[in-house]
Amino acid sequence: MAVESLQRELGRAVRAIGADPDTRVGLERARDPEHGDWASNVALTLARPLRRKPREIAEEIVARLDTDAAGVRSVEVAGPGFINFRLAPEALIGGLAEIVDADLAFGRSEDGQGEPVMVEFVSANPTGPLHIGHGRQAALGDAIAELLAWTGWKVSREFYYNDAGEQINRLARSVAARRAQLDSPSAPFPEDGYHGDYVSEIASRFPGGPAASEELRAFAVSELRAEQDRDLSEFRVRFDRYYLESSLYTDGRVQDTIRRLREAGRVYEQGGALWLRTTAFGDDKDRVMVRSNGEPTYFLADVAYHLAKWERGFRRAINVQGSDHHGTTARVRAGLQALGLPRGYPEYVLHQMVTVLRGGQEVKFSKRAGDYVTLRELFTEVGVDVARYFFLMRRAEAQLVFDLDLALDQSDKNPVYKIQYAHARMHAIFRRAGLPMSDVAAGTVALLRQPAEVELVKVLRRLPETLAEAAARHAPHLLCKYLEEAAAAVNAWYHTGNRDESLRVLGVEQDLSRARLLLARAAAIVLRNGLSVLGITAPERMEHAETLT
RNA sequence: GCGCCAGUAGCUCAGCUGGAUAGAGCAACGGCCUUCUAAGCCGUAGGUCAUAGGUUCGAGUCCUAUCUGGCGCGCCA
Repeated sequence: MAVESLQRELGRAVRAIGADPDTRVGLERARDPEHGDWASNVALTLARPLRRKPREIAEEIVARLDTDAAGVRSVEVAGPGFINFRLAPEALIGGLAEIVDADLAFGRSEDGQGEPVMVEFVSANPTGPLHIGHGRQAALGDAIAELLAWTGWKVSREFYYNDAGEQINRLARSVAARRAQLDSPSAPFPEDGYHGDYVSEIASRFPGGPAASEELRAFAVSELRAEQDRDLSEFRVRFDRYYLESSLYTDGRVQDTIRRLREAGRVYEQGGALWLRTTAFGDDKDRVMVRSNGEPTYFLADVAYHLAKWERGFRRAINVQGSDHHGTTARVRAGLQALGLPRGYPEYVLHQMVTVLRGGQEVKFSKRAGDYVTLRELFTEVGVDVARYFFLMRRAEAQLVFDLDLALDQSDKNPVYKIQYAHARMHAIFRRAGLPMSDVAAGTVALLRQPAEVELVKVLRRLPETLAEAAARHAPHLLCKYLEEAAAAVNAWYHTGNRDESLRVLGVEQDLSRARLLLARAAAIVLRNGLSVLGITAPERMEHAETLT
């Protein structure tokens, strides 16, 4: 690739002027086209160690560059001492064949080298329908997992079921109370019970009698798990494994974790409880592992669970959780460090809350769940593609405002449709031409000289680096931004044909038409691959409301 | 009180390890339809980057303090 040879050549010139051989030679895409294609600030960073003026250093580096070797058309020193490079047009256009040859694999890389990584997400308690916060987490976790898969990691998606705690007892009491009310309506309902209509629904579906409390509890949990599974499945999120908290107790992992922490000498007794000295690893207070009544804490199970991840061979584990859990991250990591695991294990992606807006007003309630909006209600109204995209288009750490009015808009104002339309337009060209896309695998790309064409090629080639950065930073929103930019470039190119027929793909001289078809195919590949990473469909033809009715 | 996240255009938000005049979408304003689908396109306007200091050749980005919003600080999960 031209950029890598440019980087090497630049490094050679930097050493040639007597700079430290370890100097980091920055080379990045110029933000402003005025500054060429690539720019280096190396002369500025060398100014201090060399005690010389940046521009002088830049001039000297440029004088020693062999630009022919790097496919560079021109070099200039600009501003305070930047070195700007313009690539030869052939070097830019040459990337088109790469996209089409790779096709479904375009954008994939091998950074992960097939190493295993676990992404744990959703992990909702089986006590009610999934809400929009879970939706954000489902979309985020799935996209992060897919980004890692695209960058060469062997990814496992896991859901941790907190099926062992007090909240399950609460659920059981709530359903039992509703069941009793079927026989005598004045029967009491627990103060801390779950109030949503779904509790009554489960109670009325329960086939057993009023006294069967164990069966009722199991029934309620399995009903809610089944409902969550249906929601997630329709939201197009699948897991490789569901890990039950209860299994940590039955298979001895919890007891084993206590034993090992004791052996590590990080444990002490106080007030009849067993404590772990997490403050030794940066926590702000020590934590109870076993209560004075002999019951282990949730925290202990959490440590046991993450130890199990490590011992199952996952040297990387990423937990996607709501930011309301941020208090637990320090103590879980501390517990794991006490057992000899590395400091940053696991990695956390903590996302902020979601609010739903309709007509500028916040929507808070749901018919079934009572006090929150469910994921199902949301994706039923706006569609899975739109819901997933809206959950992903903001950084996880920022609060998310889900604008229903924009989500329901089916024009290009809605970023999801904008990208999908751009993709469908490329297919429309091929339909009009009567050609399958796969028939166009080569062309005289040197004929692509129009500004909109060159610009589009430049954008399309950035997919691999965008995926790599989004994966490294656990940040799917970077891919959303990129796809919107790519769609804008596709639309801009496509519409140049509106004003000037000589710029169209079809109806122009054959070699030129062929080259433009190749560009259209490359555009479709980039948009489709990018959307697939986000779990969003790339339709070849868009149907819209007016024509459906 | 302590901790985590955030504060950038009227609104919703980008801004990569500090780098060249701060970007996008929506809303606003002005143009463009016998189209490879105008469900659109082109253009214009709009910002003391919460505030005050500091580090630096250079700060939206790093440090300190303050203000505002969200979340968390249990022998709950």
